[in-house]
This record gives sequence, structure tokens and C-alpha cells, in this order.
Amino acid sequence: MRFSSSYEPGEYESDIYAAWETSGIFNPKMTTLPVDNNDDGIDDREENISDSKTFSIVMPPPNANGNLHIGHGLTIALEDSLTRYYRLKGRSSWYIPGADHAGFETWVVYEKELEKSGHTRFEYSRDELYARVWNFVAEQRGNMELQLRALGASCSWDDLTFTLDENVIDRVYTTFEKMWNDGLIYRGEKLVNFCPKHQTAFADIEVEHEDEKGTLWDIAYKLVEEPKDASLALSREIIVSTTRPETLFGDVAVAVNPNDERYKDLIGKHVELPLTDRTIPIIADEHADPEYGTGAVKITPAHDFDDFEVGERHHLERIQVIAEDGTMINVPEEYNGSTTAECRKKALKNLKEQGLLKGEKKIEHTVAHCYKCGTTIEPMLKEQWFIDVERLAKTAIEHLENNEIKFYPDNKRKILIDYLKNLKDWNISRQIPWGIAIPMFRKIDDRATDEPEWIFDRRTNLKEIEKAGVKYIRDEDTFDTWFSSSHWPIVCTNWTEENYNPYYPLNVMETGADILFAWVARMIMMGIYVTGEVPFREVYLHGLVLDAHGKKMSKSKGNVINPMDLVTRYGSDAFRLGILRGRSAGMNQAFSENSVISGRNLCNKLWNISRLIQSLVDENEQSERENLISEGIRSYDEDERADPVTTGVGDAPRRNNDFSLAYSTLNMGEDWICREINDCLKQVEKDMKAYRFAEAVEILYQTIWDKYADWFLESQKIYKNTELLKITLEMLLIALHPFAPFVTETIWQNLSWTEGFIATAKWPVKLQYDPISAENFENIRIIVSEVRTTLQSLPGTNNSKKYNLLYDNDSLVDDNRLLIQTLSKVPAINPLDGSPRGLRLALVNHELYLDVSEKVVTTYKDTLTEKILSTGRELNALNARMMNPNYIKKAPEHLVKETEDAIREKESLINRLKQQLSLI
RNA sequence: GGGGAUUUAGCUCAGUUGGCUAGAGCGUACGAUUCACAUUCGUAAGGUCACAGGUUCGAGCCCUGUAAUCCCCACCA
Repeated sequence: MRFSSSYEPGEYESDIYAAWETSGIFNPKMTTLPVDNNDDGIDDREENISDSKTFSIVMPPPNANGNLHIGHGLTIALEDSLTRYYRLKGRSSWYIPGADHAGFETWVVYEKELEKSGHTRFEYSRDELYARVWNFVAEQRGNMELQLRALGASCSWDDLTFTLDENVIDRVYTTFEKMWNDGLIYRGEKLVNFCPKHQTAFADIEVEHEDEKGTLWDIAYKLVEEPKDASLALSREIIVSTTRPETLFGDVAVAVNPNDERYKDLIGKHVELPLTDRTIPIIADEHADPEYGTGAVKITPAHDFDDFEVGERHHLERIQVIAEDGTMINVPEEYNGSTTAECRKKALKNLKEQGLLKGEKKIEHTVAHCYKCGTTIEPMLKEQWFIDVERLAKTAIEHLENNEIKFYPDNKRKILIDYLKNLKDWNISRQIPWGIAIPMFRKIDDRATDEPEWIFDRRTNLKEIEKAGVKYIRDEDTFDTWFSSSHWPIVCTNWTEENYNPYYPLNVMETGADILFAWVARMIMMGIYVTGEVPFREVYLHGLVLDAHGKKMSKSKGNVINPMDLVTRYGSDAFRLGILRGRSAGMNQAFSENSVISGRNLCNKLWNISRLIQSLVDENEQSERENLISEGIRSYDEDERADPVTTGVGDAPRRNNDFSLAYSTLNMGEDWICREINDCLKQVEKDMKAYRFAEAVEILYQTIWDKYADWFLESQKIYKNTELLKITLEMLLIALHPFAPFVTETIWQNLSWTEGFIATAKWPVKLQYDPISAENFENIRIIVSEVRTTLQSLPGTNNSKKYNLLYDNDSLVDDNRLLIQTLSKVPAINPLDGSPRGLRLALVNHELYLDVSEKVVTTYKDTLTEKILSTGRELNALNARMMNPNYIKKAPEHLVKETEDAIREKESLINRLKQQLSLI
């Protein structure tokens, strides 16, 4: 016996994965491309591999030195199912794994380590820090990759791309250079989102906005000039409202709305800036909302995004009063060097003393925070590299509106277009050492006046370079990680300008819906900019995996589920099946251990199905050997055979597999299972095309369990067709393989007749069967179910419910007595002798009786009455429909006919039930 | 402020172009027991499809409105 009585995933999974990996079947070039593709191989590729024969997908790179979380588990389950499915479908499938240097994340972790050891980043040069983090990551690396293997990811490990690989940096520099030459890159002093704790700038999308309670203070700014009309002068002062009094030192104007009658003649006048000896002008700008507060607003271009724009419009000075470390600068001595909070306190105190603080009120407003540490983001004036996104966004929108990329869920396409329409220029400078150095150098030789201030150069390993006798110094910033990762489909597939690449664009990009803007949008813009083509044809976005109660998982709530823990306890397949269940594109959905348990149960069921079939095959071979010796003819008893309604499909099935097996269907159950498996395969194909993973798993689950095991295998305990058993088992194993790779491969390796890996088997072609015969089995099923239901509803709670079944003038039953008896577990099935007796089953086309005593029938009276009533209600509804002349006129013909048939059936059923009742 | 989604059985979700007598898994209840599988088998109960209108022969599905929950975007001092 090869199979133990239950499937123990832990015993097989790692060996199975190792066997796959060493055989190289996950590497598409090895399995399907011509061998000589080194020199002239490109041409071969073009000839031999058309787009429809390839399938490519890239892995969103998990943090190289982290552990996989539940979201990764879902990602892998989705991506690997697709990859394995298309591999079985015969495509040259390339699943490209990745590892992320996770610029900011890793830097934060490392900086903490540094702080623990009593050091700070400022003690080291950028190059030193880079080298230190590199070593730190190298030490930690590896776990994640082992976990991907444990999840069964069938990715091509030779092609693993690390986000700091040389070819990645090279490609990023090439793009940057192209953009620089195209004038899409500019250096600008702008307000950027700055985290004072991490001392780096962020892009808009990296900032989290939260509602917070705050205080709005009213501050009086005294007018310098006497107004023309004293009544409009508001007591010779203007009140402005602010949530940030400390920034008043950076004020350069007070703005009022040009249409605001109250202030019309103050425009152009000046006010004294409190706590300073400066005076600032009153300007007119639409930004000031007459409805809000006093309608006058202080303008601080260096520390507020709106004010920055106002300042641009009016060519105002930008006075920076908050330094990068969050302390005050360029302010009166008293405040200099204090933190913003201290400064605010002092300033308010002084304003109050001078009688300039006119009021305060509690308000709720949104405040920007660092997404990592929660520190309030300080808008900071900085020189940074920006990408002028207008052209990129516009082109991307055109391709999107042209429907070149299909989205799952569909509505994300429009959301993305709207986002791109409002996209602002993209700050790509980061002040952290762990990342790709920006390849720009600034002239330090002032005499070389003809030379540009900034030049592009790839030699970022050098702090200083010399070009044409002029010295330049390196910009110390690194790229925003999204800038490099926007190249992901390009770098992973090794796309080049020179050669045709059958794997680009990717067939599908699968990732989290939460990074639609940060990543998907940028990949599209960059893909089009670099290659002229969209980087992928379809996008599948998954939502968040929530806990069992639909709540977000978080460490603080303690409801985090570790995927590896589930894999250890229930097996990789169980986890994959479990996490795919009840999940659809783009939705945040709950996940619980129960679904994993149900996946585990399916694996075990499949294991035992295989165990049974293997034993039947072994038995058959044994008896064939014996028959050979004794010249016997058949392995099963002819007398027990049911009516051979089958036509028996003699043709060998058209399978391309190396292990093609001939089969024929010999009875109804066999035709029936062929039909059901065909339907199932068709449904799975449809579901996979539409990325309906949960539905694909569901139909497989039902087919394997409810149909194959519960009905077909039970029927095969009477009539054994080992060739068909082999074929159908293979088909189901292959069909489930994309979702449950380990158990299907383990079984495949254990079965006596299969060869090679199931992972590279061919997706099955449809079976041939006799449809009439299949439908007959369906009728048998209905009969058996009715017998079971009726038996259950009869009084009595135990084995005493063993009644014979009687039939009258029914060839289907007559021909399948043994089958019905076995399935329904009645002691015997006999033709009715004499007049009907016992309890008649509520079946339309069959006259069947359970041979029970009068007494039992009597106790069944209530059930029978209820049945008559409910059938009557159904009949009434149908009749009402037919009474409606519009229904007959307007509804499709076949529906009307169906209704008519249904009415006839209900009527006859009621009559029979009534007849039955009257006998009692 | 703008936008997107969700609302169907106790729980988690299906329900694709309207044809539904609304399904599944888990859970619950009742029953089975020696063989492939208790990680099992059989049976059942459980729903005003959020609410209110409308379109239609027919609405869980389409339209209008309302409510609740969740998410994203946004510069409101």
C-alpha cells in the first residue's frame, strides 16, 4: 500500500518542492524555448513563441529581509494558481520572483538598530551607511524566499530580481537620463512633505491624512496706514485665524478675497506682523474664502502648500522659519532654536500679553502624518528632483481610455484615470541612504560659467567627478522606491530596446488594490514611456485580508494571522484553498481558520479517493493476472451489470499526454461522471479567464466531493471501470493542481500508472459520453435521494427503518436494482406484487413505494398533508403566472412551456399525494 | 468637500446578459458506523435578498431616493 490512511502534508511538501525546483520546470526557457537561444536565439523565439503561447507574471517583490504576511499569502495563492493553470494549459509560463530592498521600511528598521547601539546616521557618510544596510539586509535575507517555496510559488528562481540589482539600477538610470534629456526632470525649490523624525521628504501618496481635534486662534494684525473709510477699517486691525501660530514669523502677507467688500480698500495697505518689527502687505487672492473666519488669511509660503501657491502668484518671499529637525530658525532670539511646540506656547503667551490674541476655538481638521512613525508632516521648503508628470499622465490616460488594460475589478480603471487627471508633479528625491543614488552631479567650480549647473552621470559610486576640466559633486539623495519599482515589469522580463520579448507586456499584473496609485499607475506611465507599450494587459487587484469578523488585522488588536503558521498546521494547499475561498477582486474580505480546515479536508478527501482508486487498480491487475492464468474472461460479474444503456465510446480519448489511456463508458454512472467532469472543467476554464478564483475552487470542491466521491465512486464499488477511474482521477488532479499543487503532485507521484510531474501535465480535453445514459443516472440519483429523505422523515430513530422498496412497471428501477439498493441502503428492491401498498414516494415519473406498515404510514400523515399544502402553494404561483395574458404574450416561448410542464407535474404530484392520504 | 464600494441564512460569501421555487461552506439539530476517508456518511431546520418608491409579463439583479458600514482622494486657514 502506497497511501497511508490520511494525507500528512508535512511529510511531503518540502520534498515535492525540491523536486520541482531541481528539475527546472519553473524556468520557461528551459522547458519550452529552443536550446540555441544564445546568439541567434532571439529569432527563434519570435518564430516559435507567439504571445498566446506564453504567460508572464511578476511577483510584487516582498521585503528581502522580512517575513511574509497574510497579504503575501493571498498574493502567492492567486499568482501561482494562474501560473500553474496556464502552465498546464501548455503555455510557456514565467513567474518571476522578486525581493525588495524596501528603501524606507528597511531604513527605519536599520536606523532603530543604529540608535540602540548609541549611534546616529549623521556619524557616517552615505556610502558607509549604504554598505552597512547592505550587510544588515544580507544577514537577514533568505527567510522570505523559503516561505515563498513553502507556499508553493512556482516561480523561476534563477530569474529572481532584487530591486538593487545592477540591471535594475542601470535601467532606472537610463530612464532618468532619457527623462532628463526630454526635459521631464527638473530641480525645484518647492514645498515637500517632510518628516522631521526621519529627516526625509515623501511623495503625496506616502502621507496619511487623519482627522484631528485642533485649536483655531484669532490673531490681530494692526494696520499701518489709516484707512480711507474708518467704518470699514475694523478698528484698525485685521484678524486672521490660524491653527499654527508659530508660523507667523514666516508670514509675508495677509490675503483677502478680491470680491470681499469688507476689505476692498485695504488691499495694498500694510499690517504690522506681531512679535516682529516687520510689516507685510495685504493682498487680494481667491484663496481667501470670505465665508471662513474673518475672511482674511495669513500667508506663509515656506510652510503651507496653499500659501506657497499664493506666494507664487504674487511673487512673495519665502521665509523658512522651521528647520529640517523641527526647530525654529530665522526668528527673534527668544524663539530661536526652540521646537515648534515650545515656540507656539511662547508666541501665544506673548500675543496674549500684547492683547493681540482675540480668540480661540476648538475645531476638527485633517493633519498629515508620516505613514511610518505618525509624526506630523512638516511642509518644508526644499530643493528636490521632480518629474513633470503631465505628459506621462496624459499618455497613460489615452492608453487606459483606449481599453488597452483590462481591470479586475473593472471600476478601478476609471478611478485610475481620475487620479492621473489630477496628478501633481512627483517628488522623487529622498533623504535616506538606503536606495538607488540619484545620478546627478552639481558643478562646484564657479568659474566654469558656461557649463550647466547639474549634469547626469552614472558614476554614483564617486562623490566627486570631473568632466571637461570642471568638477562636480554628487547629489546625496536617493530615488523614491516607486520610481525604480515603476520599472518592475520591464526589468523583470529583461525587456530591451533591441530585441523582441515575448514575455512583455505581462499577461497580468496582480497586486493589492491599496497600491493602485502608488505602483500600478506609475508602472503604466513608465512602461509606456520606456517601451511604448502598456506593461501588462490585465490587472487583478486583491483587497485586504481581514480577520474572521471582518476587522483589519493589526498587531495592536492582536488579530494577526501568520500564514506560515497555518501552512505548518494544515499544509500549504489547505492554506491556499482556504484563502481563495469567498474572495473576489478588489474587496476587503474576512478570512478564518475554518476555511483552511475545509481546504485541508478536501486534500484529505482527494488523498483517500486516490487511495481507493489505486487499490481498485491494484486489485484489477491482480485479477487480470489470475484470469490470464486461468483464461478467465471478465473481472466482474455479468449478472450484476445494469442495463447496458451505454453506447460505450470506443474511441480513445484525444489526449496529448504521453500517458494516454483508452477508456470506454460501460454504465450510466460512468457517462454521468464524464458529463459532470466536462461541465466542471468548462466552468473552471471560464472562471480562470475571468479571475474568479473562489468560484473555480468551489466547483472543483463540489465536483470532487459531492459528485465524484459521493456518487460516482460509490457506484463504482459495484461496477469497476479501472481505466475510466484512472483517467477521471487524473483529470481532477490536474484541474485542482493550480490551487492545491502539493497534494496533487504527491498523489501523482504515488499512483502506479502516472509519469512525470503533474505540474507539467497537459490540461485535460473533454471526455466523450452518452448523454441519455448520463441523464438516466441523474434520475437514479433523484430516486435515491427521495428514498433517503423519506426514510429520514419517518418516525423511529434507528436501524428499525429498514424498509424494502417496491416498484411498479419501471424499467429504469428494474434495470438498476442493485445500484439503487447499494446507494440507498434499503434491504431489497422488489416489483410490486398485487395492489400498491406502503408509502408512495413523491416522485413524478416513477411509481415507487416504501414497504412500510399501515401504522407507520399513519404517522406519516402530517408530513404528507404539509407536502400537499406546500406543493399546492407552488402550483398556485405557477397558475397565477399563466393567468396573466401578458406573460403568455411577452415571455419567451420556452419559459411558458416550462411553466405549463411544471403545472402538470405539480398537479399530478398533488393527486398522487392525495390518493396516498386517502389510503390512510 | 469629492469619489468608490458594501448591505442576501447564526457567521463568511456566491448569485455573470432580469426567468429564482434564492445557493455554498462553516456553524446548528437529528440520524448512521467496521472501511478509501470521523479530516467520514446521510437528512433537516434556517432568508420580507437593508429600507421606500419606480420600470417590467416577471426584479436579489435595472432606475430613483433613504439609511448603515467600510475604503480612497482632497489645500480649507
